[in-house]
Amino acid sequence: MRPFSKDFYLQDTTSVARQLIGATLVRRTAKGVLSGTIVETEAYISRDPANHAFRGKTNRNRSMFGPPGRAYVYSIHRYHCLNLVTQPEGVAEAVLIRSVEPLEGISVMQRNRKTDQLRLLTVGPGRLCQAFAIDRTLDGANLADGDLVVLKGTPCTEIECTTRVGVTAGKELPLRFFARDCLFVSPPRSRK
DNA sequence: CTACCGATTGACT
DNA sequence: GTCAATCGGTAGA
Repeated sequence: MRPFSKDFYLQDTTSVARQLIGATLVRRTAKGVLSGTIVETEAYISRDPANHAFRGKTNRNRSMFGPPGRAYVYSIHRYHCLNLVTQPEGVAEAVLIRSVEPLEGISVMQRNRKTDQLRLLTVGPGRLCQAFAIDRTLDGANLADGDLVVLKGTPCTEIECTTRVGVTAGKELPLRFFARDCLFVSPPRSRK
């Protein structure tokens, strides 16, 4: 499998969010390689009050304004969340990775998360970052090579679309995508 | 400097 | 279903 091209991340952000279902997230750490299949994403677009960049550039969201195909990692409460930056430099849009299905390195993920329950390992944006040891040091990382990589997988054909989870603004926008009938998708598993 | 708050999670009724 | 722990980012004085 190969990483996505820069052009992939220049497509419409909702389209990128949809196409990322089925892709593979790979994290290389000192303890070994961790990987999983992306099964749930959310798009954050320009005219979107839930977007961290809605009110302009700050130190925290700067990588959203940078080139496409990089990571935007932010912290919330005591967790981190991983986004993939889309659109040309200067346009702040991104795709939040909400859940993956574990592939490699499950024992390391279990140690990182302090649980052996498979579903609690990587379901939810904060949990998956903890399992994959993703924090602000990976903010701005190039997703085509390095310690955090996104590879083309087998595109998923059974994709559902709903409103996003947890947002207080822009809650009516249908910008959440997930693999139908997948067990590794966070709670609001259906609805339109 | 202080005050407020969330793209979350885990514990609990 | 409800609720609060917890903390960096942000805005405002």
